[in-house]
Amino acid sequence: MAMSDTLKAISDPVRRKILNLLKDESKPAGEIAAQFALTPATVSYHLKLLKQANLITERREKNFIYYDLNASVFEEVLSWIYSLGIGGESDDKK
Amino acid sequence: MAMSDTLKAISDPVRRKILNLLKDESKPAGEIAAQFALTPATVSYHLKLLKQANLITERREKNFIYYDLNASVFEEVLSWIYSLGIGGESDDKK
DNA sequence: TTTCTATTTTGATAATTATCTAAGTAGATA
DNA sequence: TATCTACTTAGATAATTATCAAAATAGAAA
Repeated sequence: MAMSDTLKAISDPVRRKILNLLKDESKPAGEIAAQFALTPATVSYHLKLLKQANLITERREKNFIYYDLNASVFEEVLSWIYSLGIGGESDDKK
Repeated sequence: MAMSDTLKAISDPVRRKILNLLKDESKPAGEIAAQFALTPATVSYHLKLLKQANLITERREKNFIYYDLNASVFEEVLSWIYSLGIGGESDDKK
């Protein structure tokens, strides 16, 4: 079920952008929400899904809630993709 | 838009299973459909989405329609995942 | 301890996606 | 050319997901 959660989480562009935002440093929810033309409530909903998929963790500081990227759950996805035989190996005739 | 299509396509377990089925050899639609407790129409719908995402190609032979895996489109997804910094690099303290 | 700030949760609605049945199509076979 | 086989497409419905506005919460600040 883990991989299904991961893939469902990253199938949405808003959630992918959130992950991109957290790539270099953690950010509070408000700062994340400010990057979208969506209400804080909606962004919070996306954060919840990402949290459930274990792609981010949260940490409270003052009354901000900081989110951190946890990219380690991608390992399973990578394994699956590689199991299908990737790398353009059938394309080396050029 | 390409990556969005790819990720949306593989976010569904039925479609991932189809890709798994095509991993080693191409198969006709009927044989694929037989692997699911779904109507041929529904499986055809999933095949259409995979085709649109360029994850499979089709080829007619007699009156069978064979589907082939095209895993090369995963390259973009892999790049994105790696750009987030993968490999459990923050986990090497064990 | 009241109020303010940052954010989440709830409840409702809209939008999208998956599924089915029935009808259509392309090509092989009789 | 009529029919059969292997599918797809269309149309309808159910299920899921994304969104918002309004209310709730947790902790900081006054």
